[in-house]
Amino acid sequence: MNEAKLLPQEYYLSTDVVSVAKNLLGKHLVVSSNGIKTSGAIAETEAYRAPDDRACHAHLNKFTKRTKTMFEPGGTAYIYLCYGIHHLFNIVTAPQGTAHAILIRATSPIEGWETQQLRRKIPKHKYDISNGPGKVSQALAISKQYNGTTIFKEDDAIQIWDHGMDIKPSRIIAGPRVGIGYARESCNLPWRFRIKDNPWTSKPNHVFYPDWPTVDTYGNSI
DNA sequence: CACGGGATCGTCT
DNA sequence: GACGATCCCGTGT
Repeated sequence: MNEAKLLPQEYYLSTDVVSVAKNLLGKHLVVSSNGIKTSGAIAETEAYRAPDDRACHAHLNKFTKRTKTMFEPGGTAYIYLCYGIHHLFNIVTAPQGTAHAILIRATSPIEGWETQQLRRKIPKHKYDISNGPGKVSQALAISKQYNGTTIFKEDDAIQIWDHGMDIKPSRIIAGPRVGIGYARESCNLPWRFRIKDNPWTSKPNHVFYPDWPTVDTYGNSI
């Protein structure tokens, strides 16, 4: 097995946000908050790309107090409040001035299962521990306090680690993004990616898994 | 399981 | 003053 590697800033400077969104599948999202470390393997992502993408907050490079984080250099956390309740975590990509970002929509728990279950207030062995963007943030204790912080330095609270477990293209399912019906001609772009047969991704995928799975994000027995 | 509505507040018009 | 890149719970089938 390869040695785990903290993704460097160069990884996030790509101008191909759609490819990076796919490549992030299987990487580990690691959060250290108040001395407690929890992590999950990324199972579902969505790409957002200014200026052309109408679903992107920075459509037409709209620059506001909220969107200014998206214009930061790749490797910055973009976290905003959704529906007044949910803190959604995104990773900014591309060089400074280009507002691209990737929404992390689902993770499968790796480190700190118990902690994640407690934060989510759910019993053990439930898929909805982190199969949605708001749930991911609740399980991993991500909140707006980290908006604008970097995610590639050794002591950053939020990091992405590569464990050398790339997801084969044949195991990546692409589809339209969720909840952006208002985005008109952008609403059908297949920029949502999830790992095939992974029960921790958001609906409708998980309904096919009534039982606790016997394989992990990578297809290995657990 | 499908559907509908309420929660709740920062952001932008 | 309106509206979300959502979630949860209740209802009905």
